[in-house]
Amino acid sequence: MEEIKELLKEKGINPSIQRIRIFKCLMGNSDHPTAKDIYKKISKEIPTLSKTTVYNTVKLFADKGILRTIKIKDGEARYDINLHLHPHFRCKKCDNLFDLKNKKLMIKEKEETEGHLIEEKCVCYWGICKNCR
Amino acid sequence: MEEIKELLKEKGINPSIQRIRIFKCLMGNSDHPTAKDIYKKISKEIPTLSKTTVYNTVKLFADKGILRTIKIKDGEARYDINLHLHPHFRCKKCDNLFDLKNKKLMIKEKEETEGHLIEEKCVCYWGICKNCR
DNA sequence: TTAAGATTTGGAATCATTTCAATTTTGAAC
DNA sequence: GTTCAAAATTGAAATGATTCCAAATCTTAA
Repeated sequence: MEEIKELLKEKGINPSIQRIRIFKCLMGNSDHPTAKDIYKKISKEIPTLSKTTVYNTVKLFADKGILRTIKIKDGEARYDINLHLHPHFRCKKCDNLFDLKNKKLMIKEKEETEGHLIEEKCVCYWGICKNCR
Repeated sequence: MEEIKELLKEKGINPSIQRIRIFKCLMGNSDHPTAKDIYKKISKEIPTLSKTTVYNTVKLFADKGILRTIKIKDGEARYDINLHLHPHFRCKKCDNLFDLKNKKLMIKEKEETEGHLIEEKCVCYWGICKNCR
């Protein structure tokens, strides 16, 4: 609790109750929650919590470099505080998001890795293009 | 024109006028159009064209394995008929989508590649997880 | 020519996310 | 401890890409 407070302060983030709780929620497990997941969980403890606060907070965290937003295919964004770059796998059935340990990034489509069956692979980059620089 | 017709037939797709034109639009250039781009362009020639037809058609093409849907970060999907797996780069300023030639996939964040400045990298997979298999 | 099936159409619905103005909370200065 | 401005939170409304759906149109084979 105090540690989270300090960590947020170090990153230049005012440690409000909502922000601390959201951070804690993201830290706790590696299930990469959606905004809705976070909202559901925390609004039990902070009944006045607003969805907008969840969105504001994850955006702030992303801007300050303490989380990554993961979007694979359609639907909701998922949030990951493990900043160490690693591949992600999303199940088309149960919709869960997994971290992949294999850092080689050479896994091919139609292959099996860490028990999962890969149907599609995507490597993408985001930044400033040669024309806009 | 006739070639496109044949190609679609081979893939088990009924070559309607709309489908042929949409395929042609995707073939023409490597600018990875959005559904809106396709709609704007083709509705000049087929004024009755509906946006739903564009969405139906790209979905059909994707199902039949003749195009890939590219989504990087937020906003609209972009469509690519180059099926050979290759990395994509999206510019956060002009929003254009580029193919990257470098197949090594080892480009790091904060690096420069083919003139573009990489700010974020994402490697993701989609399929059936070990629990759902 | 006709009927069945496939395709197209456009308006309405969906749904995650953003916007925005009002309210509440916080923290520094007095 | 009071006050005030700035920061944070809230919730209702807006946004916007995509999907749904039922009606209209087109195609094809008998």
